[in-house]
Amino acid sequence: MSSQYTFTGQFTFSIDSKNRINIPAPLRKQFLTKDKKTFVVTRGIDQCAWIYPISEWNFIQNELKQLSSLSKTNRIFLRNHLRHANILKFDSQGRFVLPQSLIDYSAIKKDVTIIGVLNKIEIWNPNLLRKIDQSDEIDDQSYEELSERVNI
Amino acid sequence: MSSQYTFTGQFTFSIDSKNRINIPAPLRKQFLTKDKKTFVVTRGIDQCAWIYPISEWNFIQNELKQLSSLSKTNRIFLRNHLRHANILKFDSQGRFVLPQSLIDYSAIKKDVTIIGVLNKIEIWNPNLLRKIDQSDEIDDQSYEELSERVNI
DNA sequence: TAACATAAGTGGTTAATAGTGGGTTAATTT
DNA sequence: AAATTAACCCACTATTAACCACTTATGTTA
Repeated sequence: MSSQYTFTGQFTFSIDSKNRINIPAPLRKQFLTKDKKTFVVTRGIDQCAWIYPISEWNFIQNELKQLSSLSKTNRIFLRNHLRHANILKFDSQGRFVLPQSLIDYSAIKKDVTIIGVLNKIEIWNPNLLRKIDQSDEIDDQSYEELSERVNI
Repeated sequence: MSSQYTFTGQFTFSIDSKNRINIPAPLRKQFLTKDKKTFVVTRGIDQCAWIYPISEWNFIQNELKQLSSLSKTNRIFLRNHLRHANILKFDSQGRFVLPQSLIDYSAIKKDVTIIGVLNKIEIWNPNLLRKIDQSDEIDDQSYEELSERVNI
């Protein structure tokens, strides 16, 4: 079964004095009632926070269970992915408080850029995202490889 | 499954003070009822905005879902493709508001040229389109290559 | 071809929603 | 018990979306 979520778009909001972040309405409205406003925030692979609706997260967890802990890479990957995962809900105004550890990890100050990336939502420090945007150009070779797998 | 849309033609309209653009009636009338006036606007590869009817976009999205976020190339590619994608509907007069980020990207001022290109619609600054028109001539060699793939 | 009818493009107003800020009370933690 | 954190509530403002209205085309019919 593939994802039921298709987040897209980019939004720039601010984090308030109580470390609350508003989930943009277009993304929030996609949340299925079965998920009961519940989601998981965790470390992204890049320097940002990732948000998965809880049903997505459960799906990912099942994938992760396939990985044997005999492999060192697997152990490290699993540890880093799971130990920073927080299960949260957003409040009646559609906000949630971002845990301090993730604020630190993502180097978030006042403003945050929130982007939809299919089955997850990413929370960025706008400056970091801009930097990545410029430095992480995809080289032609990679595009060639991609083109063999995705036809768009 | 191939596209159900075959947009053609060129139209010059204006964008109003509230950043609304009218979709030309001949294009709008092609929209299938199942798409419920819903579409996606995103960055074109050239300096313009692209519009896909939602069913067309879903097709693209399903391709993108095949890509794992464990690959760095994939992450960059997905992020940059999805974050500029806005899901919109046109209003009862057949208009939609073009997001500011896309107005900036396409350098749109007062007038816009709207052209149909098979399964998508392109929104241009008329001056840019004219400039590209002159500079981006297709050379004979490229035409030869094209001829081997498309029979028209 | 003139008159009419319909549709298309454009403009503005109003009402609803979204984003943000803060306060109060309940629950934890130290 | 004090202090911190979390849940809940209320409120203000700006933006957005829905609605209404007018003008210019387009096309049809007498």
